Amino acid sequence: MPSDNKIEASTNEAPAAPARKAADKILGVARDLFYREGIRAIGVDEIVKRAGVTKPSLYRSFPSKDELAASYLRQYDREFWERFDQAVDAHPGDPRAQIIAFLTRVGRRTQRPDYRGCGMTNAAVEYPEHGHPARVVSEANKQELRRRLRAMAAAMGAADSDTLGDGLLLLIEGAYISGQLFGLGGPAASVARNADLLIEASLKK
Amino acid sequence: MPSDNKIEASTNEAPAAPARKAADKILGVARDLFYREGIRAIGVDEIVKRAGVTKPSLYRSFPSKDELAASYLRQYDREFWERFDQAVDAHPGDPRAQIIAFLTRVGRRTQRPDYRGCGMTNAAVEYPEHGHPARVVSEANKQELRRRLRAMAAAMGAADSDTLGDGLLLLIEGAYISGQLFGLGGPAASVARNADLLIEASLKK
DNA sequence: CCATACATACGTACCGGTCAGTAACATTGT
DNA sequence: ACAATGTTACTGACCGGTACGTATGTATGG
Repeated sequence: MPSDNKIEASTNEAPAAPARKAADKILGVARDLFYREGIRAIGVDEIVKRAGVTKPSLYRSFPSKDELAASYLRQYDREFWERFDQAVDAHPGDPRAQIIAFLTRVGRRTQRPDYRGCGMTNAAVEYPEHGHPARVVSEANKQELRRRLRAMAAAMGAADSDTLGDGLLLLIEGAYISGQLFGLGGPAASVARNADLLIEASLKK
Repeated sequence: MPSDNKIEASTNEAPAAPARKAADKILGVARDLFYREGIRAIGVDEIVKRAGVTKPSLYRSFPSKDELAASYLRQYDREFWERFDQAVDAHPGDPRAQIIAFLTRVGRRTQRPDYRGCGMTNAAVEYPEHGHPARVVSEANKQELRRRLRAMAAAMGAADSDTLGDGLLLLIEGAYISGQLFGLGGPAASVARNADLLIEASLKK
């Protein structure tokens, strides 16, 4: 939140130039490695090596590895809400259909062979310490997700909307984890169907 | 599974003796630190220091840190099934009550201030690489849990028992993760209620 | 038109500390 | 005696992070 790691050039030309700045390359490689292998498992040396840059370049753009991880998660957060809002926008005024659309996509993503769960969730597991830069981003994302799910449950007319919203969150987090634990054919594939059942039960009476 | 790291003494005397063997002290400390801080976050030096032993003692009882982590998880696995079977035994012949009893306890545990999720799940997140000793133990535990949940769902008479069993697993994993993400007052507190709703919806029709 | 000056971006080489793991030997208790 | 443990010191690799010098483009002043 405090600092942007990339300053856009004032002379905006060459819009599709492949010659990215060092910070971009670093963040791109870090994003890939952090997600696939875990943040603690990847050293800065490997990041700069794969990005084709040197270590001082990393520390000129990012104050620390922890902050680089936080930057990765902030980008993850933006892309997450893009996907979420896509599902919401596809069914205006129908929160139940919005949820199911989102969970159908989640269920499909969890069945991909390279699926490694939610970057946010994984980071929180890797860094249990309160106040860690990476954890702060993750917790904020999850708090907001909970808020929106509860609001959508209320919009559906659920009697106990907070319980339904929390139940949906449990199913989502369960899908993230089960997706990476079981791989193809795992329980995560049924997340949309189970969410639909849970909604059905929560709306009746 | 292949090797026991502790050989029980043949001369079984002094049942409550506090003078534990080095391997026991190491495993006890490792269990505590691995669970609270994460396996990757804890070095062997810190383990031996806190256990009051020396590094060669660790490597005389455990072939590697990875195997020590696997031993910790095997112990975790045993204690997990003890808790699970306690809930099962409390309600013989009533799988629905068994599940709810287990989840009520899970929901309560997730609200403890030092709750750090499921050691199995966390280890799988920390070690995505297939075949890692710690991951092997975790995956076996989760596979067995899935098998039992599906069997219990079938015993309840659910039409689509596999989906219900998987839905319960998603809720459980979601509770583990949410418990450590949100802390007190988080969504995990509602896991038993949501499971009951999901079961209700799955049995109707 | 050219030289100086400056900011930006990058590389080489290095820091002290910690990582998992081991060799060789001394000490203890039974 | 013997088996378990402790002691000390060490390895090579890697950790996150930095001091310091260098290239390059651009803007300005003469």
